Amino acid sequence: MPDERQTLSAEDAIIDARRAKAEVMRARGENPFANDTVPRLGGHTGDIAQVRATAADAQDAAGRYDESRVRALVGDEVFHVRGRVIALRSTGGLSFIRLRDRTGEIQLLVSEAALGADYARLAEFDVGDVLEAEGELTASKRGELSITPRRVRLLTKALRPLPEKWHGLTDVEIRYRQRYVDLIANPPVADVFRARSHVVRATRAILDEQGFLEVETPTMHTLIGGAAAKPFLTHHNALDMDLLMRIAPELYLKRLVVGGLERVYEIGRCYRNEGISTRHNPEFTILEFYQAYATYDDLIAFMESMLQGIDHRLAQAMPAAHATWAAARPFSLDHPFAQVSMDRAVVAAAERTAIPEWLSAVGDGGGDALVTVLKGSLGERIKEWAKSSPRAKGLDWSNFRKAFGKCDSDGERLFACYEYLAEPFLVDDYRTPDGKHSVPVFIKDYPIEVSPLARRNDARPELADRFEIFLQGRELGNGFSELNDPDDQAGRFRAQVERKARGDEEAMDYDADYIRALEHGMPPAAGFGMGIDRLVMALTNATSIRDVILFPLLRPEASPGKSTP
RNA sequence: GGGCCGGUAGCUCAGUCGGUAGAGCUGCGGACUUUUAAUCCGUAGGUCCCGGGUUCGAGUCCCGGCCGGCCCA
Repeated sequence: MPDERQTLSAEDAIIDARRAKAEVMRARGENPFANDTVPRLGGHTGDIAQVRATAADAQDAAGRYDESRVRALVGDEVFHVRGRVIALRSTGGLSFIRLRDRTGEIQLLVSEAALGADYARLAEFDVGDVLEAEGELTASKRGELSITPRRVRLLTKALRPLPEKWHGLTDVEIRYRQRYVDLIANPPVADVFRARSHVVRATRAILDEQGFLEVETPTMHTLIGGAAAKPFLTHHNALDMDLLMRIAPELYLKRLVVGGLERVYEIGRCYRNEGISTRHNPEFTILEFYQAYATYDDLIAFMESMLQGIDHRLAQAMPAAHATWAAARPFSLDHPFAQVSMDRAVVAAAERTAIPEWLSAVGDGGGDALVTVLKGSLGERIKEWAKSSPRAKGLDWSNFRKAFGKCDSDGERLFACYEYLAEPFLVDDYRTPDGKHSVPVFIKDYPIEVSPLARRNDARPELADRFEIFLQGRELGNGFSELNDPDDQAGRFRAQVERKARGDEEAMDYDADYIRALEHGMPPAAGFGMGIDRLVMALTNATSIRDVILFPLLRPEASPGKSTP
């Protein structure tokens, strides 16, 4: 039967043609999906970067190589490399193949003279194929370091074509759904994920050096706690039991502090059943660590040095890529980080709005006095207040009013003031001395009502010994001295349960076992949690969390792939 | 959840007022022993996201849906 398909799409035609090439190879007794890749001419197998390093001294100031210098340096040494074809050009009896492995790229300068009859096999190679090649090093006339293979062999036939060479792949949907193509077509993408690995490695190294123990705690929970978020629900069949995917590891890690492990950390996945945005993926990676006998002030100092340390280690691991990222950063990690209490941040923000009544209120009584003024007249005065200054005009008054109105306590009201009056302007208000970069800001001393797991301040019981760190205006992490009074904690859980009963889907459950653990005595401790994804975003200038997650959650596509054998 | 924008060849994109579906790259055939987005000659390739409507006629206008992006919540 002839092929009944009336029309063949361009893609199908390409796939068919490449399959046919694989069949030709099979007919010759060769395997188009081979894995017996070994040197046959006495060459030594190496990464492309190793091969390049061998000839590094034959390079001139402009980075060009000269054939005689290459020869003088490496002689007749034979090299064996493997990699993917990313460019393929022929000028007739001479062909140029650009090969890439995980360490770099090198050109194969393939001549009919060196390969003889096998030269015709080049017609079976396509961009995207994986090859092995074995031969001596040389330089092309244009000064490019090259291998002149006496043997070149296809290892893996790529049936599908790669995106075109000029523009590459830019369609973000294909980039996220087919990350394997994105990684091949867009080398900077691979750098971001290398950076992510280095960031995690540096984080581990810094904590390990301080005597922290890495642990793994359950990701399937029976109660929700440790953060304010909606959980995912799942089910265990054998136990016929609903389970919740964790929103935070916090309460398990603190149980370990009770158990005497004293310094523990976990880097792991958490799940929050919330909207998807450029800053939110339903699953994300969190770092949490807990240190006995430390206070939140100790952790503020530690986090400053830790973030600088992570960035320095990233710079050492990937100097070129890091230089590019660092040059484009709107923030600086190399200047002292700012520290300000939430109350002072609200006062400073109120002063900058230049609203006369706010000025006189915060002048006398700080943030509390501002809250009192707002309780009296926020609703009626917005129109007038908004005219006071450009900054006042730029405030999100309607949402501020809504959030403020929902608050049950002055502590929550102060927090609302912070969120709407101060937080949007952190990037403007806290900058390096030359004004060119924002600096990270620690906001300290949160109202107790919004901090259900943090220790109450000894001098001011309405406050918690808690901080959050903001990098370029975005929340990066959250830390506090831990609440270790079991009775206080039980009361805070009860308040959470009440909120849940009133419809707060993000409130925590009462965790009786955690209270029992605290009743055994948790040493004074402080802990910190940070989103790894957001840190990697900041360090690599990514604008979307999807750019630092290899396979971000997307709706399923209608029909993946169309090719059939 | 709301607003705005987008979906046309494998990829990157044009497509005017509603009137035969276009380009470049890629692919395929050919030439070429120093290319770098090679060049030159020839050539193929389409569910215009899906469904409905208006119309003599829809990639284009209208309605609904799907998928994605950005902003807001």
